[in-house]
Amino acid sequence: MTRKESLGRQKIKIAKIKNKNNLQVTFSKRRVGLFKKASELCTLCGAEIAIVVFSPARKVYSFGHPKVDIILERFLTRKPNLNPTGLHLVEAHRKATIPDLNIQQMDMNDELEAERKRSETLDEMRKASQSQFWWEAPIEDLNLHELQQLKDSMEELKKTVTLQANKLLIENSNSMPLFGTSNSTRHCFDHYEMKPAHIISASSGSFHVHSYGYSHGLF
Amino acid sequence: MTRKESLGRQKIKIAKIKNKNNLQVTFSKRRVGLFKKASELCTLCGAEIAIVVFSPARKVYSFGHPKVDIILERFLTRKPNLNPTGLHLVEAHRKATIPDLNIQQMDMNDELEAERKRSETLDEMRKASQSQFWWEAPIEDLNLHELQQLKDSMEELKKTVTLQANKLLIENSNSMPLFGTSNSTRHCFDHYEMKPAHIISASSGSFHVHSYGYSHGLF
DNA sequence: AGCTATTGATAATA
DNA sequence: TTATTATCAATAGCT
Repeated sequence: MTRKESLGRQKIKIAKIKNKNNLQVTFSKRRVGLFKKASELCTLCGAEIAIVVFSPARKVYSFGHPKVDIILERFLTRKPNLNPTGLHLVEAHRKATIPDLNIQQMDMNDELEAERKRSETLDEMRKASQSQFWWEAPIEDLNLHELQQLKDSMEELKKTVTLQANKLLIENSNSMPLFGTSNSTRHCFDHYEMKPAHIISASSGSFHVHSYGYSHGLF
Repeated sequence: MTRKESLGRQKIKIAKIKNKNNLQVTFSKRRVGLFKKASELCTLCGAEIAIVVFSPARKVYSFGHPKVDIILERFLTRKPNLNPTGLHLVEAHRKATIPDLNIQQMDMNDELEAERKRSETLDEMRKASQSQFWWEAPIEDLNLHELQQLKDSMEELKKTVTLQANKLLIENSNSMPLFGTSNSTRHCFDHYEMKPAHIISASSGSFHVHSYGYSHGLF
């Protein structure tokens, strides 16, 4: 044998790796390392961590303790345990509205770590593969109570939107009120559709018509 | 001097640290280490990463390249560049609905790293302190076009919710249709409020009434 | 996917 | 919180 089979690890500069194959290997190794560090931080200090990684190849990897969605929801809403279902449903629906073929999740649930991590990963991957059938929206699985909560969330938001729209319209179009907070008739929206040209043209011009005919169901 | 001032690093078991002071030190060091690893992975491989960490003391730390919100939005919507504004607005609003006093963000924007990281952090912290005035909801800053997009998002969701509610009601309550997709009258909701006891009681019982009176505004 | 020489991260301590 | 240093842990380069 020659005197050395390998020089071992060599120092590298932290800059974009150009060799494509090398990059892929490094990405895999370091992603695992990153998730392990996160896992240790959770266990050692009782921290709660969510990590989302988009690979250079656009694949998605995520780590979460106790669960990615829970951490992110708490981060986004800034409101740990009050009415968590509302946003969760909104996100779940939107999430389910779009297909995604590349997702891998690692969720950690305390002491079970290594043991559970494998099954969790498998479970998430199974769910991920199922999510390809996104047109089977999971909103189908919601019960009436959950729908009620979802509705409540939307009501609250709609209220704010309506008020703001009123304010803007009053300010921008000759102080003529177009939206009625007094639930009278429903000409309001038509007026909105007739807004000054710059507003209509600014619209992405996609879904304006399809939403009619549902104004008296839940709302 | 004695022969050794320190034994240096010692091996530890990955389990919850009991010494409270020790835990805090370890958390700080390892959080920095984790973010550094993430930063390196971004630079080396062109990955895009978001990390959210809740400390044991409930403080929030986050890392994002290029931006936490952008990564999370892409993760949650699973739809990179098509109609991103919708969800963004929904999340922005919900985010703004709740106060949060503890947030620290680290956003990385490619080559500028160390240099820019400081100013970015400062900027985020400034934004964070401003966000204490959450009652000044940022929805105030939306223009009509943005409101329109937000509305569209809600229309789409409401449509699905309504259909599902109808289906459930037909299935559960003696095949009596209570919600009309034919936009007739609005007795529907009252019927919903009168649902069988187990549905009402299952509700968290908070916001049922406040949402009336908005049924004819945007919708 | 394994191996190992090295670099890089960090536990203990002040 | 910051600094030092002896060790431990992660990983770059090869197979």
